[in-house]
Amino acid sequence: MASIHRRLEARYGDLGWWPADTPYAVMVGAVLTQNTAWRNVERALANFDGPPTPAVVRDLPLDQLAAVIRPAGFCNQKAVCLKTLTAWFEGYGDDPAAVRRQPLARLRSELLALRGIGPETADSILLYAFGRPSFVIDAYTLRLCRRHPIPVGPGYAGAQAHFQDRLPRSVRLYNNFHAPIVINAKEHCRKQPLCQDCPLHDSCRRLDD
DNA sequence: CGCCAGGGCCATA
DNA sequence: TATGGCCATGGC
Repeated sequence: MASIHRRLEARYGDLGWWPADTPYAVMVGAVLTQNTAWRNVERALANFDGPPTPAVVRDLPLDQLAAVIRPAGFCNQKAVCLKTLTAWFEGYGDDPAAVRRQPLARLRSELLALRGIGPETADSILLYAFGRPSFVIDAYTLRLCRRHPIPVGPGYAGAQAHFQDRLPRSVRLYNNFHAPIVINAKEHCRKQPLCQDCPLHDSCRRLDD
């Protein structure tokens, strides 16, 4: 596992990364990208006037909000989710610093209680919007674990525990571990893998999904 | 045309 | 607890 991280960093550099500006925009992007190509998320985000704000999302009628985010797919579900997520954020006065003051476990359970927010979206928001050490497990990470011998436990919790039990509890490290996995998955480790020039080439078992 | 994309919810057994 | 259908759209 450490070797995989080292090789990814050697190739892709020290990425501290999420393609959005404000913490709130990160939250919105985390919802919109659920089972959706990031390109379509960008189209949806472009339909806002600048980066999305809590006030805009709160004030838009539900059907109009769904129309705005339509390019991201699942727009009806995601519109409802954005409404509830925005209400949650407004409970902290739209203030990222106020959110960060809360214990991590409390924030995570609050997010998971919201309709449409599952473990991956919650952890993405915690890590990338609020800088909390919650390791993100996504389809890319699970594929990596399958194609290389990384024997993580079952389910989301098993995989997350595997990494969190073995890594220092560092936001920077979690960030720098997950981000290159995403880049590598898009460039090489797709469902139909493009193994040419992949930095993880030699330890990969090249299993299909 | 079919498959895929940084999930999550729900019904079923 | 584990699996499958469903949600919607755009790129290839």
